[in-house]
Amino acid sequence: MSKALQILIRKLREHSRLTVEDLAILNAFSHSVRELRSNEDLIRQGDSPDVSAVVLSGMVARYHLLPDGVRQYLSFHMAGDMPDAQALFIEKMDHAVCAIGPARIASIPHKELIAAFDRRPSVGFAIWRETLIDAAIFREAITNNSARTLPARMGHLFCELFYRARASGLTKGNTLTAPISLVQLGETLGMSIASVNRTLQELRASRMMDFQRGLLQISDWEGLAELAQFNPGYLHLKKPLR
Amino acid sequence: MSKALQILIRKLREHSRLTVEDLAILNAFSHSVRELRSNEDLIRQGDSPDVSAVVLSGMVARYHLLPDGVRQYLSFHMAGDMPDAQALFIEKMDHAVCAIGPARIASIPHKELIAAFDRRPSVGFAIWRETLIDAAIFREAITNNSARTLPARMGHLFCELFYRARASGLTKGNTLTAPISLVQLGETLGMSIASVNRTLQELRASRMMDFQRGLLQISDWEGLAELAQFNPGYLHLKKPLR
DNA sequence: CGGAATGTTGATATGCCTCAACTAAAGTGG
DNA sequence: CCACTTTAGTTGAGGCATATCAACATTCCG
Repeated sequence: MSKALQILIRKLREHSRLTVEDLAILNAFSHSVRELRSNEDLIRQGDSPDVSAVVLSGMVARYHLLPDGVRQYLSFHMAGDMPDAQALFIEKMDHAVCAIGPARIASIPHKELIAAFDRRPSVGFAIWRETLIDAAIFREAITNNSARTLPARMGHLFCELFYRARASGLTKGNTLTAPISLVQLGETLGMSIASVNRTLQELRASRMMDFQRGLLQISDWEGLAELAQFNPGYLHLKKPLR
Repeated sequence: MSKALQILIRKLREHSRLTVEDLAILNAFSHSVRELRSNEDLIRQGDSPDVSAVVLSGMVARYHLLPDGVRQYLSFHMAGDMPDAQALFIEKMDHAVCAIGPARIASIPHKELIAAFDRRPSVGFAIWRETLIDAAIFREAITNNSARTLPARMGHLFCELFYRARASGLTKGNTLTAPISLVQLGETLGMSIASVNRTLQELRASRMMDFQRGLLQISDWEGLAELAQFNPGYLHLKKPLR
């Protein structure tokens, strides 16, 4: 009973029903564990990986690298997430994945995953659903970065991170460790670092949340969710929290 | 041999290899055709559809409706696309889909689709890939709306629409019919209608493209792609065009 | 302990939004 | 088919939000 596969299974169960047979197949995946240092790339744009990663601990992010060197972060991932499930049925990575702070991942060969889908379609459906939730997160990011004010935009990102982390049992009370720098926050939300800083101070002053040195603390969830227009429906988790 | 299913099959073949057996299954789907009037909703946020749509003709778009009434378009879809494949493994729609100009769609019951995936996993993989390409399009939209100047942003959208349409044989020379209004363009790209208008004029003045009353014309593809940082890799089509 | 990375602050510039008034096109009914 | 209404597109003026730049403070890390 591998711990790495337990983490994956636990995650899939947040949104999918799995039978005993499904669990048997999932538990049989071979995999290798790898430690990543902060900022280390897991996959680069243009790669054609033949394994899929499962985050075991720490945080990992997808990003685009533009021809002019600009970086755009697309999404953040934590324990249980498969940040490159997208590559399963796609030849070449159109984005890269890197570690945000130190992280551990497990890699499962595509071959074994696809063989499992052939034998037990429901296992495939669970991971398919996982990729569909990712897509919903992307959609929300489009709206967030295009249609919301800076405080709402930032608040929404933190609400999402916190909500997802809590569903996976990764929060401690009203706090979450997320070693994201202000520069990265800017490159996620499409705002300058100066604005990131000032918006953060604004949110801090509102006494709804604080984020400092990688520690997120939400003291007024209702207030923040309201300000950020955060509605967790798009995360498609089986049981709503709170 | 239904024409509706032919359109779907043709689309899937742009990125996936299908065997004779796969084709047989795909061709056996029952479906009903529906005409949509411009602006008519196909699905609303919160719905739980039990059918999936395939666009037969015209254009259709996904969008978010925010609590304050603001609309954010997320992606545009044309013949062959399945704009709500996302709903296959997700309970409640987190976004809506509406017609952009008059459109025709075919609806296929989820039941039949899932039964097909059980019998022929490769059919499922093809549609899964379709949803993954959608996700790549969403990612690109995040970057587009967050990290590019207004002219690049707008140019990129038009490049993408044109490139995808051409892959499906929907373009005529260097023109494409896309009945999108300036307001909708603004609600897609996160810019005010005044800026949409002026940016459009700027692009027109550059003599690389024109867009007027729903007719897109690209006279300098290379130039526009360069300006817009358009690189079609993320669309994951089998054979690159041009 | 020293250097690099990260975060903070203020001053300035400007891109884009807002608002408002207007024009053109498309759709509708007599 | 024309008059009328509605919708879509255009333009200019003005102000504000946010980027940019630069200097400085702090924290991290070897």
